[in-house]
Amino acid sequence: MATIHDVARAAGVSISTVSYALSGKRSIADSTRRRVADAAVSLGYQPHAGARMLAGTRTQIFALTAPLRHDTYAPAHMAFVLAVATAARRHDYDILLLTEDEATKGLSRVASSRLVDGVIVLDVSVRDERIALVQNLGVPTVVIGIPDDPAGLACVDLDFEAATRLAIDGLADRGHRRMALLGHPDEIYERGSNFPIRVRDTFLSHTADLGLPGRFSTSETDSGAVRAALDALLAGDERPTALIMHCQESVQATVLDHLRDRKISVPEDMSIISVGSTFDTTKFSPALDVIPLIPAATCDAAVDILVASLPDPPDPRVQYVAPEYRANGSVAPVPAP
Amino acid sequence: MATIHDVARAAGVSISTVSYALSGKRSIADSTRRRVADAAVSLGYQPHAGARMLAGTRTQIFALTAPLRHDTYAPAHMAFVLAVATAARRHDYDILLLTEDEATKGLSRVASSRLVDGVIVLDVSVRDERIALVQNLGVPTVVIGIPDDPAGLACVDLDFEAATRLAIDGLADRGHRRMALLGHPDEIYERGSNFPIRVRDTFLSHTADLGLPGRFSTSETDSGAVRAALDALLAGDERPTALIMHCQESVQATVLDHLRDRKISVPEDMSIISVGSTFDTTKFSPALDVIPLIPAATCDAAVDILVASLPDPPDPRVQYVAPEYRANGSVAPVPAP
DNA sequence: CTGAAAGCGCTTACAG
DNA sequence: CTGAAAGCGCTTACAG
Repeated sequence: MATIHDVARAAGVSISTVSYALSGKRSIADSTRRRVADAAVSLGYQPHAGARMLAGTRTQIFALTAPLRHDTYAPAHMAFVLAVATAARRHDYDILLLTEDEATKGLSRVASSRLVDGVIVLDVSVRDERIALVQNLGVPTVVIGIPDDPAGLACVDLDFEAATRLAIDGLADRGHRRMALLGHPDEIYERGSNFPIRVRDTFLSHTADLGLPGRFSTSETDSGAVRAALDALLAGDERPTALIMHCQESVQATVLDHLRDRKISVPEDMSIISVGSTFDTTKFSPALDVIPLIPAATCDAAVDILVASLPDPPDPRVQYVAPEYRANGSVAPVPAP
Repeated sequence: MATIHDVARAAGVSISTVSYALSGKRSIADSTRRRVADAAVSLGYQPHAGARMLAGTRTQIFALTAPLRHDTYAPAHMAFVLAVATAARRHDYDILLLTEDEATKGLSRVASSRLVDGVIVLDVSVRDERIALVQNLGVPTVVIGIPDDPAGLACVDLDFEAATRLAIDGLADRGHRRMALLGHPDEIYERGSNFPIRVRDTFLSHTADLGLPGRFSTSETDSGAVRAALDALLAGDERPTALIMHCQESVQATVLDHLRDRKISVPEDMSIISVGSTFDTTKFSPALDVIPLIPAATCDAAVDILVASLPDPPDPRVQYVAPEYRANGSVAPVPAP
């Protein structure tokens, strides 16, 4: 393997000139820069990662702590992991993956051995031991999601509150007054990520603010439970004319199956908006209006904040990513009674 | 941050003694070892990762290349990524995650900058550009899955052939003669991982060897397609009495729903075995007999092979992980005509 | 059983 | 615009 000395010799310059020519950290004569670049390419020179870490101030590695809980929805989780890795690469950073059993021990290890320049915390839960840890370690950190107490932290997340209001307002504008929200399994609200709670609470408060009745139900993910939950949500005289769904893909598919079975047409009899979804709602039949959760949007913002602050920790802040409405034809004016 | 010099001073020894005491690479007096260990703990000493990489011969990092194709089944994929990380940690290795757009460029980068000691290739496809690359780079590599041409490679995978025969033989022993296999979507067979093909081909050849008719069908994953595929598989006079499923979780759930709708009882009217599944088939109703694909088993073997060979590439070989039958009550003797 | 020292391959003040 | 040199914090022959 070629070293910086080999490149220096080939280009006829000193190793410091090679270093500066390649990093651009001081001005170099064009002809020199070219010779160095040519020599580096023809020798297939790649700087030694360990030497850089030792001599320099950066490792170009971030740790990503992404615990898989038993109720984690794998496709969304994967999408976020990938989006973080992709965003990091744009800034020349690699991702070191820390798994659950390593959630704390691993964080200490990689931070204090200076293997990583920063930490990205994924899928933060309401009370998350990783938070106190990174604060103690003093390692620059950005959190994707918002814990109960975000004090002192840099957090990034979709503005689920705004997304929920956007859905409700859009339906209200079309004359809908009776809306329902179908959410995740109970367990998710009891001790999980906090965004389902934010959607639920915003749904209840914002419908109330508008003087509208708001029905909410959780649902387990199996098809029987979904059908039962939906039946309960639609029971009684004052049947909702609009449904907001914040739940996983298979549940939303089952809802559409069940509405079809019950001869409830979308959007003629029932308008539907899918909120905070990471999957493609145009593949459903019918395609659903959606206010998506876009992993790349959130993760790009998170990585940008982290990179910008290095080598210091980022300033504490909660950055909300603005929601975006995508109409796909599943919302219509409220049907005449 | 404490360095090795701080530990040496605190323990009243030289830095080489600290290094050896901590690594155990040469014999050290018990009392010295204890003093060094105490000093290291009380100072919170963690060796500098970059310094180790530069001075030593190992980085204690493996690259994991785990591309997410659009037909990747995320839960299984996640399970494998996690199993690799967990297995690596047992040998004091961390995992650097390489995503798809980095599948080749990233591999070259981390290998030639000597960031990683080895590479683990996940979800290898039939023809995979990553294979030629790692062979060229000369970086120690182990492949999870088996490409078309495994020559020169160390590969690890569940013995899907044996698993399929095990399923067929188990059914044949109970008197079943008409068996069907429900597989993945077509696309998977056309250009994907090779194990679905191995299951399909073994199913067809082994039933033929036994002189039994074997029906095979692919299926898309949406509920309508699954029901149609199943109906086709069960059509005609000679209805199969046993079904082997090698497809994703939601498809298997739909199959059970559909059999229930058609009043076909499991196992009384129809015996079922789930093959190569990564999910929990005891959660279905009824619970299904399964020959599971256990990510930990495969990944442990892969990491063991890689670690054992370092710093050299492992010897070329294809290591098959033996299948294991788990009875859960979904197989019964063939019903009387 | 232990120590003094070379050296891994870079980055970055310090000098000119 | 460029170079000589110190130094990052380890590991590991070399010596005793």
